[in-house]
Amino acid sequence: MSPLNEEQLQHIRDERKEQIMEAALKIFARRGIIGTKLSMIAIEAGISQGLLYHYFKSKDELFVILIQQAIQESIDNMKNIYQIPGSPIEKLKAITQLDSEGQLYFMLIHQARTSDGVPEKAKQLIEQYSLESYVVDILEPLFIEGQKAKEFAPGDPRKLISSYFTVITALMTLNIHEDEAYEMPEVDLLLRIVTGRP
Amino acid sequence: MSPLNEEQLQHIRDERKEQIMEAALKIFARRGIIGTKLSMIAIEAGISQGLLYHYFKSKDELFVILIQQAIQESIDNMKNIYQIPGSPIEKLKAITQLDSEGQLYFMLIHQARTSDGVPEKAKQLIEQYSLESYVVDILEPLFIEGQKAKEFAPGDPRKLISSYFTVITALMTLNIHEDEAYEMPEVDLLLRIVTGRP
Amino acid sequence: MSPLNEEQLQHIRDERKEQIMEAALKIFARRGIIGTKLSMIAIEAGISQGLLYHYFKSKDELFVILIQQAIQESIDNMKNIYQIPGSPIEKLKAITQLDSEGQLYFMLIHQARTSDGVPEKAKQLIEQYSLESYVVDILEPLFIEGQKAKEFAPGDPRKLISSYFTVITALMTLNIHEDEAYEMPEVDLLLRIVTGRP
Amino acid sequence: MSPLNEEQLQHIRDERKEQIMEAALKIFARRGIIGTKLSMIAIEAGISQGLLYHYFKSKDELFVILIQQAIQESIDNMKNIYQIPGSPIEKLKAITQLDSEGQLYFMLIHQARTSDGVPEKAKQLIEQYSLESYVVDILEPLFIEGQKAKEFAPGDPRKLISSYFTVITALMTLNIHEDEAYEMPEVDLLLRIVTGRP
DNA sequence: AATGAATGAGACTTCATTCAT
DNA sequence: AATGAATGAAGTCTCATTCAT
Repeated sequence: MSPLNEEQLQHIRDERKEQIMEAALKIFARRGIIGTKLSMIAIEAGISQGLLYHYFKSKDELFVILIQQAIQESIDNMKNIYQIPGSPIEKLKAITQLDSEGQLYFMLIHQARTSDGVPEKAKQLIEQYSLESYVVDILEPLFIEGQKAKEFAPGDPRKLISSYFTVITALMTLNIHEDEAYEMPEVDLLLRIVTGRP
Repeated sequence: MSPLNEEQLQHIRDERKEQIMEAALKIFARRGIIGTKLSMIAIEAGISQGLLYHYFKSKDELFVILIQQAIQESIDNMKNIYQIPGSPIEKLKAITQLDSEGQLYFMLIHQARTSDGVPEKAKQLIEQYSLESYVVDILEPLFIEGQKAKEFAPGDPRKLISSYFTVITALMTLNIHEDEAYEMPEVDLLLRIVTGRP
Repeated sequence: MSPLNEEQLQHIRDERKEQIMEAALKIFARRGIIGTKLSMIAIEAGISQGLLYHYFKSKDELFVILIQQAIQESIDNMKNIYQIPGSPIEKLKAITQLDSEGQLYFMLIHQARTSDGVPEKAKQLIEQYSLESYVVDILEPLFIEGQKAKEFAPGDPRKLISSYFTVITALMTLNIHEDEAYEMPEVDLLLRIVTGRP
Repeated sequence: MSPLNEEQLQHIRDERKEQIMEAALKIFARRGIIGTKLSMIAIEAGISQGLLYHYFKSKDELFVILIQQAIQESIDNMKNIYQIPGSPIEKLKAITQLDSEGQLYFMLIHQARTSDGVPEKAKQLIEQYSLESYVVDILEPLFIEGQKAKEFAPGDPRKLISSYFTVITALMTLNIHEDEAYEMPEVDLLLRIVTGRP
């Protein structure tokens, strides 16, 4: 019956919060904010609906926090590209193949961008984070390097980057539903957009 | 005895029905069936909510009818490819650029495939219509011809078709939201997937 | 193209009105005021819904008018008993077997008495017309005569009358639904209540 | 960890459910399924409309469950007749006088038999339970015994039973409305139908 | 007079959120 | 902290009534 000390309590709290956010991410990413019922999140997290409100003020707040995390993750992920060994093509190939958490984050952002009922706050956050301001800026040096090495096709590198990532984003959006009707193209096929070679 | 003759009435009914379906298509395509409230359709169509029920039995029925139309439209569109003049590349280019109604139909089908709350009937219809059974079958001769003429890259033509159309479909999904954050790739860039050349 | 004269018009109006009331009686009697949709009456009468409102201000008004007619009809019917030839038992037997219109009226009054959504006006009319004030008063002489002739069992004649007609009314209520689950008793069985003999 | 233990919760749930069913029975029996608004049940039960849906999936489900209960109760009640002490007449007298809950159940079944908007499931249940298959079968031995003892009038016992119970059922239907316009006959008067004696 | 399209209030139902324990 | 019962606002659907022709 010894009461837990402050530190232990905080630990439990953090764990619960993490547990809820993980569950919420999974479901929000697939179903969007409107299609997601709090009861689904509660079940997925293995807790009661009521408890959600001890940790998050509302469905909207929970969604916004996840968006923040998703954006941060995505930026970090993108920045890591220069740590990956190999040629520009190999670097690009690596970043094209996201891990499963990364895909969920990507999907969540897509949902927030394209669905209704998205909290204003989330929209603002996403507007700040855009291909233009992050991805393109970060990857421009890589593409210029690739073009110099004749690995990449010539042309405006910024436009090439945004075109390529638009395709990647779009495919992730489809992929998230694991719909067998769509044949996911292999990476090499996609890279043709950038390299201009089979 | 009748104040409006049958012909006039039929005209009003057809017009109203068309008007409702057009409004519904716009909104369903963007927001999905759950995200679409009947009040939205009513406002977009410029009528009262109640009137919707003179023309359609339910929200679900309206959705299903639109899906049927969308599928029919898409198949017809695809079949027309052989009427288009020019080389295989030019034919493919033409079909890649859908008109705006075509895009809405495409998007609607995507919504039905990936969202919740979709009527069982709609799911069945969509299952019958899939890339595999329609698009791939229809386009295979074109791709084989393109490969013979060395216009298209070598490899399994069926796989190439489905990969290419997965990309196209995915891009439409994004494009429908007219989100400026995404740079829509130009057709020539996308064709590189098929041709393997810049 | 000669316009109809006033008299002819009035004739058409009366006929239409009669037609509507007949249809309404049929349906109100079986389904009650709540269970009856105006569209049902319109279809049964073979006219449009809108036309109902040229002849009756509202569903409620139509119902009230029918109730008035039903009450009048019932009273008239009851008063006729003394015109029927034969002994008291034979007179009673005759009145127990209503014609089909009479049954509908009876049922309508029952509906009005026992259902909800009945217009206040209809309730008032019915309260005035009750077994006590009409049926019992009218039939008392007949029953006294019957008891004197030893055809009827002894006891308070007013109580005997109301008990007997409560049973008759109740049976009509059932009978109107033509439910095969219920075996309608033959008149002779029912008369035992009054005569006390098999 | 749970603030209320399972037993307490189950108690609350059972109580609430009972409370709702009791309220619903009262109102459905008098007003039928169409005439009953959920708001009425909610008010009668002293709860919110929304809570109804924690305990029952729909208005229809609630109705069907009550019908099941009503049928079960009625059958049980009928079977108990042989436990009642006394002569056949006394047994029949006892069963003729239902308690108030029994009357509500009877009325509910009547509503289901004669009204519109009754769920298909409820109709099926009722079809299985009919005078013929239950009441008549159960009571036949009693009536034969009564006829042998010269307590009951001669004639086909099955027909006598169904006639008698048609009258009883019809009277309950009226009685449920507690309409003072109808004088409820005393049991002895009704028994004349069976005994043929005053 | 007659029609049937059109409206809007009200009913059933869902679900985010609050509350008692 | 934790639960699940409880609430109420909002969405879908029905139908009496009105309106344009």
